[in-house]
Amino acid sequence: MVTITDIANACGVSRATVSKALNGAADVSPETTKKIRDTAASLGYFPNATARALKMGRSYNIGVLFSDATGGGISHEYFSRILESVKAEAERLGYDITFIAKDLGRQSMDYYEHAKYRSCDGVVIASADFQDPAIIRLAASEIPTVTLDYSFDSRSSILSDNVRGMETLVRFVHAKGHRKIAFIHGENTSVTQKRLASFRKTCADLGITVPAEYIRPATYHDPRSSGLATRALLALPDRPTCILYPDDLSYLGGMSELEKHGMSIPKDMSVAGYDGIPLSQVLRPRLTTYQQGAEEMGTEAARLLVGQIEKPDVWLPQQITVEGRLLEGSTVADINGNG
Amino acid sequence: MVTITDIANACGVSRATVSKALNGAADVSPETTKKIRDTAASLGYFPNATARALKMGRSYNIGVLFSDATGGGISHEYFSRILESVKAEAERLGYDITFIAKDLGRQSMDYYEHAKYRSCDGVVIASADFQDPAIIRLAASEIPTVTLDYSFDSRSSILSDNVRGMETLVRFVHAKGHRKIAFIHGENTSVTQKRLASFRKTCADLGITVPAEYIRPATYHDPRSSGLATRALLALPDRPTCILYPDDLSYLGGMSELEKHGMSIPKDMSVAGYDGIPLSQVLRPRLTTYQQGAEEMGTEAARLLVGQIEKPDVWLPQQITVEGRLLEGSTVADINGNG
DNA sequence: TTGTATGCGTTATCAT
DNA sequence: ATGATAACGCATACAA
Repeated sequence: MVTITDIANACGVSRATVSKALNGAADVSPETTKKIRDTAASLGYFPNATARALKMGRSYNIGVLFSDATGGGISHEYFSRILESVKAEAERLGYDITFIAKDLGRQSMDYYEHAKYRSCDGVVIASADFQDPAIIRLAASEIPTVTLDYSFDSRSSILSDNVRGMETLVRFVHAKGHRKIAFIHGENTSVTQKRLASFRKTCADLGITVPAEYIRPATYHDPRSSGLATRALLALPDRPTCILYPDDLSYLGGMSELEKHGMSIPKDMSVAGYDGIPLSQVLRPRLTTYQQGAEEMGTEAARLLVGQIEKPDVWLPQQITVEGRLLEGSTVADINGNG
Repeated sequence: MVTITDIANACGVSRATVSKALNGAADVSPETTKKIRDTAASLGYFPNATARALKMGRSYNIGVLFSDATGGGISHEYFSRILESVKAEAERLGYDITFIAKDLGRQSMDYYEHAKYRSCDGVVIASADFQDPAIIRLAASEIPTVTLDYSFDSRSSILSDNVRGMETLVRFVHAKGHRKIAFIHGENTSVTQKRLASFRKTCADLGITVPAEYIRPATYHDPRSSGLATRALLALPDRPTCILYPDDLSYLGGMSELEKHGMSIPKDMSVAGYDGIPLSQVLRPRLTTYQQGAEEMGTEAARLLVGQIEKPDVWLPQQITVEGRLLEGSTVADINGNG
């Protein structure tokens, strides 16, 4: 490994001068600077991030936290898109990314300890159980954090606009003439609560009364559980005309259940998803769904975190809401004529 | 931050003793060891990975390389499953994961430089253009590497068994009575070459002659291009009875194309995919496909890399082939009766 | 059994 | 404009 000492020897100057020249200090003559930089390049010198981090107390490394336990694993489309965009933006800003986990090897450590252990300059909490004391400890620590889809007090967060997303969907379905709208929702999280509240409020605003049995619980990203919920809805004496699913993947469970009943989409039942994953748009009929702005969320998360890291004095906690957009698809029938 | 110096002061011993006690050295009395460990715990001490890495020349950090440019991005099911399992196994072994990229901030560096910059103990090359000089440089360097789905000379690699996978599929289809089998393949990579070779060989072994026009190029993970290839196959005077797709996602493009032609699967056309992503098994009819052992590949990659890092003296380059399994599905019709 | 001294590669302070 | 020196936190060879 070539170090500044090697360059110093090659140029016949001190290590201090090399360091300064490389970092563009003003108090080094242009000639020596050039000479030093040239030999650094010719020697193939690269700084050692480890040594630099130790000295400066800044690692240019940000932690990313995915708690697989909550089903928000990396391999879900929505989260992997976020990860990809966080990574891209962080790298653009000169930061590397390290995963933060519980329990590294035989060391048992919590998230905060792990982040400190790796000297992370900040952490993006991408998916987690926000009731977990370990998450709360991290978010309450001196380490800059940005959370996604959840807000801690006095901390920055990026929020997918679940309220508007659900409202948009309901209004779209309503405009197509539907008045009997069912909603299969995911497990109880703050995201679910927002969607549920928005569903209820929008329906109320539109003058729709929603029977309790039209609202059914299921599990995110689990086609099977949504399939069962669908079956229950179909068993009702007064069936809905449209079913909203917790997410696009869950819709697939509903889809096959509907097919089992010999029902065709959207002729016999209208449906809509949530997420707008690529798959939803290659299905036929193309799924009506709300596409969350995952890329933008990741980008903003990285940007916000780095801002806080680099300018802590002027930093203020921010909640950024990222809007998505409706993908109209063709799974919602227009029943205005025969309403 | 609490350091060994704090513990040393608290215990009235030297930092060296603390370091030894914490690392379980034999030459420190049980009592002092206990005392030191207790106060370390009560003070909330955690080692500083940065300082340790600088001192020991070991970072306990492994790089993971995904080159998004080649379409092998993190957000593809197959790769995100690999990433997830590499991460899990690495963490189990006490290693953290950092992404390796080209160009960090305004620094332009190649993969090798990036890995050195972060003092990675090793790198898992998960998806990349293996012709890229930067990749070749990394794989030829002194840094331990493990590649996935590609083998460099004298380096370890984990290979999905593409030869067997394709053979299994073809034999399955053949057993169902099909003799006119078309293959839509992905862009030209070593994986594609293996599948193509295996397709040709298996067909030859089974006494099937494959017309040149039954083999069509497309792009991995791109339903549109496979849709076009499907259309071309349907335009042939002598249509195949079964189409093999480059991957499950690509099948969706074929699926909608077949539907456009009013053809039903598998009555009018049999099909099979490759990958075995969860989606393929919630589709109706359930897709016949070959599931690659992504989790096992990731796990083995991490294990192999750490083995090489920790026991370089007894290390030998290894090629581990991970078998997948056939998911039978029901998209291949049995046409033995009316053959 | 414990402590002292040194260095990993870098940056920063203060002399010169 | 340049250099000597110290320090970041830790581990280790060696001295006591």
